[in-house]
Amino acid sequence: MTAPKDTTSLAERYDPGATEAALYEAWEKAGVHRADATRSLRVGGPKRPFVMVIPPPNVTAVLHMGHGLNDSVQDVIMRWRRMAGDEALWVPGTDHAGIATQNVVEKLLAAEGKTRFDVGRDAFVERTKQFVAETGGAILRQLRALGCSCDWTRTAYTFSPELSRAVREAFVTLYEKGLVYRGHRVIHWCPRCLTSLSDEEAEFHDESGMLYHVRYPVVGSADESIVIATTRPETMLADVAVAVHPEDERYTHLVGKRVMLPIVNIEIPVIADTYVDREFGTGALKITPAHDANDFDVGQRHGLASPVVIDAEGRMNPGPEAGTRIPADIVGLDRFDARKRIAKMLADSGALVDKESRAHRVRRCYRCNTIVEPRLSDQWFVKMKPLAEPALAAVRSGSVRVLPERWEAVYINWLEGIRDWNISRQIWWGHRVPVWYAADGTVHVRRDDPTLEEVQRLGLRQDTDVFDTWFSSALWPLSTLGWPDTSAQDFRAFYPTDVLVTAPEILFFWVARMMFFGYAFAEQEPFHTVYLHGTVRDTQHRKMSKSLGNGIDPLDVIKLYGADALRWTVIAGLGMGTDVILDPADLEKSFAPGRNFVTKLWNIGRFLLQNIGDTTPPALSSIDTSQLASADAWILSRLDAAIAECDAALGPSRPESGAWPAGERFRGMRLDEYAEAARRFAWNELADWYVEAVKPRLLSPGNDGNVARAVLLHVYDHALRLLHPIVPFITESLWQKLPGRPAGAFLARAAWPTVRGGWSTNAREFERVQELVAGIRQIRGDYNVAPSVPTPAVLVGADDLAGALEANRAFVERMSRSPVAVAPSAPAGPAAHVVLRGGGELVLPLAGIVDVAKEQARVSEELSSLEKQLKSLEGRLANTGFVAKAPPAIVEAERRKADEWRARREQLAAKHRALGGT
RNA sequence: GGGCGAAUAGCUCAGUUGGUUAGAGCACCUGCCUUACACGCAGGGGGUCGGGGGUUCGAGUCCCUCUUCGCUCACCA
Repeated sequence: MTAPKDTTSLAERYDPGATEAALYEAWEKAGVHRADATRSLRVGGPKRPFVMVIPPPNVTAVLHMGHGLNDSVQDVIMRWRRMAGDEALWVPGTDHAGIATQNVVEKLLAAEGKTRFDVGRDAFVERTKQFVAETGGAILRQLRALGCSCDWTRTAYTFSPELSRAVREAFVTLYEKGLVYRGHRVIHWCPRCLTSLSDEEAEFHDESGMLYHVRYPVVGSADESIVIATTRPETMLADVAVAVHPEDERYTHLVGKRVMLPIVNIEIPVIADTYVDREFGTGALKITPAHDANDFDVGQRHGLASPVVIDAEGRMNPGPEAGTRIPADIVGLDRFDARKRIAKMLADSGALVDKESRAHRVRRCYRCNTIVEPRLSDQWFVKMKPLAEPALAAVRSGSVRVLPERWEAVYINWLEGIRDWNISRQIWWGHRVPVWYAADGTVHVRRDDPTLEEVQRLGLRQDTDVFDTWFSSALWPLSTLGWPDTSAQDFRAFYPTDVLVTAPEILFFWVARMMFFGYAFAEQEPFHTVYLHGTVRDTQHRKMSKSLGNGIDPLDVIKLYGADALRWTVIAGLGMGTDVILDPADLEKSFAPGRNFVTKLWNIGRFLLQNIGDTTPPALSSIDTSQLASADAWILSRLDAAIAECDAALGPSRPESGAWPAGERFRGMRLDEYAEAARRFAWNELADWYVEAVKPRLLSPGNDGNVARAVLLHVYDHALRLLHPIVPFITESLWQKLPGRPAGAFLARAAWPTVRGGWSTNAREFERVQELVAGIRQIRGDYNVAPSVPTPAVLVGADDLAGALEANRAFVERMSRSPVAVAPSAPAGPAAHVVLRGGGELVLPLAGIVDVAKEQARVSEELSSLEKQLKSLEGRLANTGFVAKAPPAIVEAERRKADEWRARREQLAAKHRALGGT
């Protein structure tokens, strides 16, 4: 009986479920992810700060694959920079999500048969607060399951007292600078949420609708009339004019006259305005100032009234200036029912000339999908043009870059045409607008709440509106670091931040506005890099969503495959700016590759621990390079290559001189390339070749075994380092078990590998050995040689390999399952030949192994294929244009290749003859 | 309607300033339980680079055009 396994051995299978949560706890307990402001170079510390702020998920949110992707990307970058020696800070937090959260609580109330108006504002806000306190932030716990290395001691919330102070400071400062104003105009209104929306929150949807052509008779003329076209006939009740283009000859004689508004039966003027497009429809346009933003502008220009006929809930009810415009049987009707009714009335009266189906665009509420209604109201607006200027200049000059590159154009395009931002919302959940109206009509905009005494003395009433939730999100990089207290240690140590990672959907909602506020309040860009990743979609390329039921729950994936597998899949599959396609119906297909890779790492670890045990091998630095076997030199040089590739793929972490130089601007952040380079090293080089090469040496006592152990430990350790940012759990867990780890050391804080160099000469020998093995395997595969049949291969004309073969014979024969001999010339009889790239030939006699006729056919085929290619190559070389114009190095390479192919042709021809061919 | 992007193996994607016989992962086929790993090992098949035209000694790569998708902005009622 052998002794029981020692403590250094690993279980047969890695169990992520049993490992991940405990490991995360250990990280958190040790403060591995905590940033220390005093260590920042900006406040005299030793380390360069590297900071990211999380796109705050809605406080009511639960983790979905979109977060899985977004937060995995951020964590990869954070862990990389932390290992690379930066003082790394990742600020987590949540967004109070005004309308979204209010809608959730309203639904809860609805289940009790109540509306928010039944409970009243204060009680409703109280209830929402309580709801958030009880259920909010679940997603923050879920981020831990993903492995996110956030600094939880700095968790922020957009509606916390601290951040609310920032919101108020921001608004008042903008007000003082004249950048915020109260405007009376037509805005987007959601009749279900009962609030205004910004332009961005009212999303376009292509839909089909009816275009109604309605005749408006000219007053005082028996036969003349103007026909207008509208998709929204219900709004005609609020028409105040018909507009035509001033140079439209069809109508010039009617300008100044009056037409009769059907149904309402009042007279309205015909006016001329260049806004009207002569080419569209009949060239005449009805003007409804209260229910169309453009008509409102026209009305303003012409001094027209703005009667209101649709109320806040989208019903036909008279508002200001409406008088008796709404027929009695229409009053109180929903706007869409009214549309049908009015269409019928127009048809009955003969005023309806025509109606046609038409594709048009309808704006819907981004929160509840209700068709928004243009509505005349008083709102707070932020003047965007002056704020946008520095944000535009920043991207143009390269002090801020947007990846992928094409989004920069989109960003610039939007900022150039930017319009003022409606920031007030008529909901209850959010930061109350800090404006008080006094009895005497004065307006008080203030940072602090008025005292009770002031309220009574001045008769103050606070504005009932709250801010757009994006107004507070726009302050996120500032407010989470302590602004408006610019002397706050975090603010001085960590602002501006570095990289902002998010989805393109919120480029305008959020990213651009953070830029505006960064410059407006801190005179500095909030980050130097905006990385926009793709969207998680299903195999039909539909966005994953709850309503479509095509989602994947990341927690299910974590439970079944582990967080590392999930992270691996999204990172390895994430090309720059491309979408991540996952199959909700087949988790195995999507996540098995990640799990398999994790298992591979685990098994290399098992092998290593079984062979090294708990005796710490000598440090690599203590070993003279002359003692390294060729396999050692090779794997060490491959490690250097892998490090260089990973670094190149990850790219520059920051611009070194304020702005991105042209050559670096769009470099880096190729996370998929980084993942692939690290995977290839660990799997295809370390596991497939080095581990095999090192096996016999580990068993043999003496110095060489120790060298092998030292190298194996070194390269495995560094493979784990390279992979840690992507698969943090498995790598940390294995790294902890390696011999020689000081107590309390964490891979999460270990140094990122650097290229060391100096191994190459010896490494070449091992590459030749690999060629040899591959050659024999290929032949055995080609001829389907059974494992039990030996194939004694002969090496011809490769003197340099003779020595290498002697040094690695056991390895070569085990890997290729074939004895190998060195001979000065090829043996007689039928044989398979493999030309070695590094020179020489591998010859494998086939007598008794394979059908000679078959081999003859194979050689014949290879010969003709080679001749075809050679002919094309020789044609090119005979082309005077090519020889004269192509770069000499390329011509020379082609000539050498042609020589090689001719030699190969001779070999093949000789072989063909030897096999009895003609 | 304006702007931008994409179309390469069955799928998801690479392919650097034009230059070897266009690559990878997954899937597929064949053979292997080789003492870390069958969640594995070895080998293999598969692409007229969306269609057409042009520039060039040479085009997946540059230009024009068509088709099909996607993103984004927009005040044609």
